[in-house]
Amino acid sequence: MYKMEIPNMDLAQIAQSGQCFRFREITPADSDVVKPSESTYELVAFGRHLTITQSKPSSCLYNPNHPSTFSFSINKEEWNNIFSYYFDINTNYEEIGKMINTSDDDYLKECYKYGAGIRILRQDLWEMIVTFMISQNNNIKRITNSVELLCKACGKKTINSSSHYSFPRPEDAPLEVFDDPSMGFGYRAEYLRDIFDFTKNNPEWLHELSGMDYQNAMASLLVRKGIGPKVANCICLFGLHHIDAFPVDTHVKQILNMHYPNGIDLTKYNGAAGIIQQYMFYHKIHKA
DNA sequence: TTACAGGTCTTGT
DNA sequence: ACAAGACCTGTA
Repeated sequence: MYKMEIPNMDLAQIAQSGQCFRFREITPADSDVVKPSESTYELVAFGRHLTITQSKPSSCLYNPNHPSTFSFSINKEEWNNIFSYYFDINTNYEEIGKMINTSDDDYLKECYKYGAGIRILRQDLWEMIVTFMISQNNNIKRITNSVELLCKACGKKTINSSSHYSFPRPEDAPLEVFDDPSMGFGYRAEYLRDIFDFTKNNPEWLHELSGMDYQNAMASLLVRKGIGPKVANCICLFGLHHIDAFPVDTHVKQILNMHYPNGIDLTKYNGAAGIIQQYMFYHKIHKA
């Protein structure tokens, strides 16, 4: 167990910001011991199952000036070596908040105030490629279900829990799994079969991608069948941490039409476009 | 019942 | 180059 205070971090906001599909709240079986000031989340990453307890209500009214305390089901070494990276601890989100709050964009200020606990996780590239291919023209519940089925069917047991499965590597998934309608992939199954097959036969591709800049990574992703501009931008943002990437989906399209009828100038946010997109997206999805 | 889900591909102009 | 239509399927 490792405990620490982290600014600009809220588990509920991260879990519901749409960047991850295996990060969810868990409610203890004994509901009598649930404290209203705590919330517990679980996730699987880097082959490990992790639970995290945040010592405050997972409220919408997150105040970055009062950081929460987090208890991780890992030791200090695992935090330092693995999960501090995953939670993007070296990015200064307070600085981005200052940039927003000193701008003249009142709408964006409102979004930041509402979702200041969002961080862009540094998730696994391959997992992002597959999950965001599944996400196209789909709903969260069904996406989550398909991802979990895929992990159970083809993933390996996590190194610290026999009841949780890591995300399957390209070589872990027999191509027949994409013929199984019960996986819920729908028409995306053939895209998934292609990308698993291609990546298994071109194992250097993922490593090459991770060495590319944003433009080249986009180009290398867009030639794969089933990856269009939106999914490619999500992969760049969430899988490669190119924070210049600005995925435009139906919601962001509506935001841009509503609040930026003359277009949005992303250059003034100085390499933080993707983070700003997350604040806007979360605000639109969850603000009543 | 019809429309919608964090889109993309194909086809027709 | 650009605009429709089609596309699996669970949910409301």
